[in-house]
Amino acid sequence: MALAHAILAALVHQPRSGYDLTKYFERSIGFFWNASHQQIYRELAKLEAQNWIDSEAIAQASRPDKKLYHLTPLGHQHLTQWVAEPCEAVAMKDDLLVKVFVGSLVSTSVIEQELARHRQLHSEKLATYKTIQQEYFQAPRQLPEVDLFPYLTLRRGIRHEQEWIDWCDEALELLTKRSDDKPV
Amino acid sequence: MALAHAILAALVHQPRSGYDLTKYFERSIGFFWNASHQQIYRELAKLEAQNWIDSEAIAQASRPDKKLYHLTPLGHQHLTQWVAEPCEAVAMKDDLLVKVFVGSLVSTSVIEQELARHRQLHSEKLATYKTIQQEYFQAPRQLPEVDLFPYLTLRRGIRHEQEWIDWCDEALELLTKRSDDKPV
DNA sequence: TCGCCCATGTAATAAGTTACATGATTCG
DNA sequence: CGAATCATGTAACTTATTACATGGGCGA
Repeated sequence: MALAHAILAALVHQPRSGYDLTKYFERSIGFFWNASHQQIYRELAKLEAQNWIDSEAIAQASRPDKKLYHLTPLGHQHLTQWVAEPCEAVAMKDDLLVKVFVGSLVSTSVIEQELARHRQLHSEKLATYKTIQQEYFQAPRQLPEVDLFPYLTLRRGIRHEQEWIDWCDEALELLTKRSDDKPV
Repeated sequence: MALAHAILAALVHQPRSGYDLTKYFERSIGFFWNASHQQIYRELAKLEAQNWIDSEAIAQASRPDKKLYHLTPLGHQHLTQWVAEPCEAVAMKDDLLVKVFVGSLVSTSVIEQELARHRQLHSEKLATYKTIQQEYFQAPRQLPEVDLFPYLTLRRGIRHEQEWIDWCDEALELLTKRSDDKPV
């Protein structure tokens, strides 16, 4: 159900094609709910069958035709209802932490390298988010409500990536101190 | 594949039954990789078929018999290999953020209440983690390597919950300021 | 001319959730 | 006497991932 709602959410302010949605799920909403194009097309078919969205065929010259999907009043209603429902806190699910948990199985340097690599990945993501923040959200207190909510999700992304980086630093420091004590 | 490896990781230092594993996935490893008992039993059957684990029937008086699963040398080898492999950063996937993203569809107080509730959930989890930290990991720099790695995962849990709380506070502050400006 | 962008899908497999199913013991 | 704990599973269903499939236009 959750992907369905994420798609409806992506259609609230404008119609989009499957392709557009796929792109949108690589930025924006995709920062906290990702989906592949295969999933999206399948879900769009279901949503249309339920009449939560409808589609409009757009013929294009020098490009494949596309189907623009719109939220129907029914879809809008279901989405609104869902937003108002309480939800559970999601559990973390992270490969890297499982690996770190049994990190003693391999040489410490293997874990150190992996932590350094992830630190890099997260700082790149952080940089992306900060760029978006500077470009679109300069004065958060003056934002109209419609934009304030997406801003909050961006803030969560920024905090999340920062938290990752800080943890990697803490972990690397502890591991490095240790390998200094007992050199290989 | 990931659940399989999480189970192998849970069996590294001691054999466990399906039931034990289920409990273990409610604490410890479960803090960053959760699984239901149904999933666990299914996966155990697969792992045993592959000879990555083997089982020993334990007859018990006044309790149902149980099967204790041990990691085989083959399983140990596969786990070690997997730990040494690099992995991708996992994407966030969070219902609440989708809801916040389109929070303008509902009354601000609905979102505020939900944020307050989640703040509460996360501070409870944080308290749990901090208790574990105090009980088992008082002097991290003196920890033997085998315990240092689990300690690092606990630190991640603590930072993660703290980050959640901080974000909830930031979001609530911004929303509250706003609803003060324009009372309903 | 090679690869990327646009554009949409199907099929097979893997993973996860929900519901169903059983049954003894122990504690309040 | 009822609820929780111990203990193990099957079945149905929903979601997600990976691989396969097609094909024109456009820029380097």
